Amino acid sequence: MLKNSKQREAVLEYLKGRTDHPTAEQIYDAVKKDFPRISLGTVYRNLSVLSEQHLIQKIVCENGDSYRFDYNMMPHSHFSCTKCGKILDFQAFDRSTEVQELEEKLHVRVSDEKTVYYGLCAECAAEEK
Amino acid sequence: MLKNSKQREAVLEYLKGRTDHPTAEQIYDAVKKDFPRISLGTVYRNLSVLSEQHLIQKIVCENGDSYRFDYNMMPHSHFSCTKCGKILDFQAFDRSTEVQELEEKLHVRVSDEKTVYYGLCAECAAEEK
DNA sequence: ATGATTTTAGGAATCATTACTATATTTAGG
DNA sequence: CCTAAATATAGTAATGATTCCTAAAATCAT
Repeated sequence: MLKNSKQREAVLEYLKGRTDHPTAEQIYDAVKKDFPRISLGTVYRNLSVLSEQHLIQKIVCENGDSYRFDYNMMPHSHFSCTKCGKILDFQAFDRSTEVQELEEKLHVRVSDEKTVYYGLCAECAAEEK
Repeated sequence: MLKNSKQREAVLEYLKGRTDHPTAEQIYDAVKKDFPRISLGTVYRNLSVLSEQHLIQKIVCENGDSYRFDYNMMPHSHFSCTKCGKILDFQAFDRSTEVQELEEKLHVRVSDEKTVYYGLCAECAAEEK
């Protein structure tokens, strides 16, 4: 049974106000302003709990070695800049036909899908001359 | 300038014979049979070099905390079983229209794409009764 | 062959995440 | 409103995948 916790609320509230998919460390630093004694472990545990509750999602990318967290649970995909590490949201096409084909061909049951595009964001592309 | 190395060759050859996307550790254990003194660092370095050369690719998933490596460089997607960790290849639909839309909408330049589906593989789904 | 360059083995270092534990907070039921 | 059982927390230690470092070995252009 899940009990209330101000810390968990603060983590969720912080994520709610962001679209830049912060890391656990960034969330920790931010929440510390209101909860100076909060520990990084608490942040991690709450991020896990919130993920299990499907209130947030964990994003994994190839560049950078930290998980990123996303309050946006609407189906969407991500673009990850290989230069600056920025992650952007993107509305991908419907995958249901693809899922159906995958399930039939490999006899699997699909419950989730994650697409990540890699490349240069507008700013970094401009810098490249 | 890249010099030849038996160790790098062995890593590549091992990967060539597999479709199960082994981890660096698994590759290390396998290659050790022919090169008993090879070090894990050497395996990691060569996996990086081979990735940079686009001879293999690095795969990242949410379950399990290790990278997986794939000799198959043909465009394809992956299915990752959330129970046993198995990764299967899958021929996804063409993404070029989606890429074009993404590039126009976000003003980015896309160079790579990775789709991972999550769920239960045939065996694990059967076990679930 | 030889010298410059790259690679290696082995081990130490890094760093994100998880585990542990004693204390504090939450909450259901009387 | 109490109280006791359950859950959460802070702080710190442990883990584990990956990277870094260095002296010695292998490769290769000339």
